[in-house]
Amino acid sequence: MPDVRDADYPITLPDKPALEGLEAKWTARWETDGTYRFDRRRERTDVYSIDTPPPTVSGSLHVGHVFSYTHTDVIARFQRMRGRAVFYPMGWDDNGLPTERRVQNYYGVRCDPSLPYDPAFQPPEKPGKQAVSVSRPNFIGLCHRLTAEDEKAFERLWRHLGLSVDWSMTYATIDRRAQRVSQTLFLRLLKRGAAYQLEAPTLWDVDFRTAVAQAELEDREQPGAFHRIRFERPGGTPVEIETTRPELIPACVALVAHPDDERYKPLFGTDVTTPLFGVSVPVRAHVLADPAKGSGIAMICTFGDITDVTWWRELALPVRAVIMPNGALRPVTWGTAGWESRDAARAQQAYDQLANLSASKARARSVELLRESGDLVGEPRPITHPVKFYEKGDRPLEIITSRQWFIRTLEYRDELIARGRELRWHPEYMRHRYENWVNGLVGDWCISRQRFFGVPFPVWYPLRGDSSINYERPLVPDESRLPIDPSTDVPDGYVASERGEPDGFVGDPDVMDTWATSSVTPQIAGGWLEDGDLFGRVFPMDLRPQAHDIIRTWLFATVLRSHLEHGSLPWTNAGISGWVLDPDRTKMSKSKGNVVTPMALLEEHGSDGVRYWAASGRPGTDTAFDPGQMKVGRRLAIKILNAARFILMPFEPRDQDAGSPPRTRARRGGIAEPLDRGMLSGLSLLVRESTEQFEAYDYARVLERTERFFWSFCDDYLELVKARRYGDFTPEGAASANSAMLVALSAILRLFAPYLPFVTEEVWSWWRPGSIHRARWPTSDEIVAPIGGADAAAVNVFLQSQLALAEIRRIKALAKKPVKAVIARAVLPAAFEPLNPATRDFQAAAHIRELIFADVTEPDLKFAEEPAA
RNA sequence: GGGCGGUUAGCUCAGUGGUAGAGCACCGGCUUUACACGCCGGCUGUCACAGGUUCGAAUCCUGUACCGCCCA
Repeated sequence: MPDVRDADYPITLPDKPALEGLEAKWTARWETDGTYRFDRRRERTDVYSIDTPPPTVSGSLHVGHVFSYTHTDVIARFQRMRGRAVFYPMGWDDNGLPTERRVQNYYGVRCDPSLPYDPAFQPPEKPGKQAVSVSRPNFIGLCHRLTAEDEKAFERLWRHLGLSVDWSMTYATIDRRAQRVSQTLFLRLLKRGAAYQLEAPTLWDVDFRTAVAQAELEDREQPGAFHRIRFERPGGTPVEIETTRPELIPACVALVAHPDDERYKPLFGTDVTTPLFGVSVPVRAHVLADPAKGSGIAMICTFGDITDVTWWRELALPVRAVIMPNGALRPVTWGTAGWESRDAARAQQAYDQLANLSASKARARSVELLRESGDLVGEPRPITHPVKFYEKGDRPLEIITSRQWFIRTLEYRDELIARGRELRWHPEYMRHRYENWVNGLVGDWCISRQRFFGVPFPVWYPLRGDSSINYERPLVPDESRLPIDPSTDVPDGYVASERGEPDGFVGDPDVMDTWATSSVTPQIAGGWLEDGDLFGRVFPMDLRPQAHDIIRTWLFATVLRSHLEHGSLPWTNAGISGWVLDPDRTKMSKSKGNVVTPMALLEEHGSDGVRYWAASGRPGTDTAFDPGQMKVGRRLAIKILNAARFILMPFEPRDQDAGSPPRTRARRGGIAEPLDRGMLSGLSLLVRESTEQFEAYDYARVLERTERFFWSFCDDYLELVKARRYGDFTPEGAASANSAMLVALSAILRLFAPYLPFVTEEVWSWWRPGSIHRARWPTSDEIVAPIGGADAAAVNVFLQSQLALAEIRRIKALAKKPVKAVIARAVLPAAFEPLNPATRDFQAAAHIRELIFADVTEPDLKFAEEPAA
């Protein structure tokens, strides 16, 4: 730790300081010096640990990454300077659909799990028109190969941006370590009954052919139509229902109306007949039926939407499912069990025209059939309505009954709300997003995904003698065997040749939802299981930084997993970043074509300039993409270079003969001059407030205040003391200014260091040993120690000098006089008289020969004769 | 429909009870030996709207409008 008052360290100034090349110079140096290495010898109380968001490298690099990761880095740097050992690893979240899709497109391949592994497989040079089928292990190999490349691009960007990550602690959510952690945590949940599997109606994406969790849904407004359809009622008038999905009539198991609906009360308990298929279904009552919607009576299908699932469950209705996992209607033999019809031949004739069609094609055909049969009342009425989609999907979700793993969440609702209240949110109001979500949960968390590039479930199932799967008795490995892949590894007590044979076994074919693995990043990064010592020093972590759109997914799931396994929060603070908005106030996204390449941005404005813009975005606040602010940041960095050069420059009195040798560097000495004392007292206050605000995660405010101070420091303080500092007056006066400026420069550089790591490190290296990023955060006491404590009187001297100088400047500007125009005699309002102790500095800066205070309202300046041209 | 946030200068935004601010943009001036990637100055406002509390409200309360996000 360098001693700030150490005056002996040699000063080396460049001739012409510049920002160019600082990123390359210092990123290399920080790596060599291990500047950001985590010191794992430190105790938990001295550690600040960060659960860094692992980016999905297959996603595009965009300016939103630069924005939010800068916020984290600013906090990390502050905490490091406060003396904490900062645990700041980077991770990669490569598993899941985005990578699979990118690999498919990049190499032109498609995963076919039925194919055997081909050790000699090489992907085509260029993706062909027809996708090449590859085995699952080959496909996963390609996923690893491509993500390794993508990770390098991310790392280059992060380093260039100046993230103070410890690159020796990088992790991934798909490597062996992560698989071991994920699988162990899963098996422990299973053992306690907190994980279970169930054959149940599940939201299903027909293109990806995978189950989807509630958290991955989004509603999209879609065009549709209400179809009014007639159901025959034996011995009565027909009942008319309205539906947007007439293709599901063959899946209809009941009609439902509100129990208080007088129109339908007489029908409850009676049967009606479905059109086309002649199926007898009951009319039932349920409060979720909306009397105001359509005709007030609806058909229940298995399953058209999630309300159907509720009705099916609560009314104990049978299953008559027609949608297959690929989204098409499955072939059905009418007249067999479960498909009874009053006219099986007619039902079959109608249904054969729908079988194997997609839902939307079957709908169109159904409308034609209903029209021909006369069961369509009027014409379909076009509407726009919200339809549930998988957030990454292109077709509406279906509900498919399938076997999936779930983690219990509903029964922990109250405990999860309590955890959310225990967590410190920045900003505080983001807590509501979490509570909203937890209170709105309608089911347990489905974590099975029918995908390939993910963490497999460490589970096999025994096969019965007839080769049917016995799901009741899953085979699990001992924890010591983890990680395992049930598609290649063999359960204890079996041999490989028994796979798929009668009385043998099969592996669970699915992988875990990506949130199920990324929700354990604190455990993966912190070395849970393999490095208990490390884990004990970093967990529960201090900070989870993330954006607000994934509170319901990543944040929620991480809290849940930590609660279930550790009985604690995973971290004490959640720092929520906003989004980057384009000038039209919309979120920047690839599809809108408004994404800027981050590296080009960093090269154009400099990393410090871009970081300045990013750090001015307050926690939780969406921020406009603003190159203007990056330019401002760049100018600030340049100003720091130049001001520092001025402060550190050797100097000589301005009246010295041109021929005489320059004096040596100024002595340092007691800081007795009031302007110097006033400036330092003000800086001391700034440091105290900045520290408090930074501790409260209000980094944007600290930057704003520091910048304001620095600009005034340059424009007013440096100008006011320039003459004295050059040595125009006394050596003692010069030494006072010199000492004060050095104290100020040291503190100002450290205040800026978290935001502008490159320029501050550069300047620090001119005159201080070691890295500024391992220097101590300044304290208010340290600033005023050389003047024996804050000097309130001197603060006022400085303030009045600034105000008076502004007055003189204003008058000169209005009179179109040069700034250095000499004033022979100045009469100033008596209000400025407190500047008196600094009269000499003030007169020199304002170029005033004679200064008088009087009872006047406006300054009266008498300019000296202009020297003849 | 519920929740949350926002609405302040042309633009981007600070400002949680005491005379409305900053930067950018714009206009004018300045060869000033740290910096022309600079410096000095000027112009710019029904603090969304309507009530209320208060000696005093951009700020606190109530309501309204509009924008955005989250959820249903």
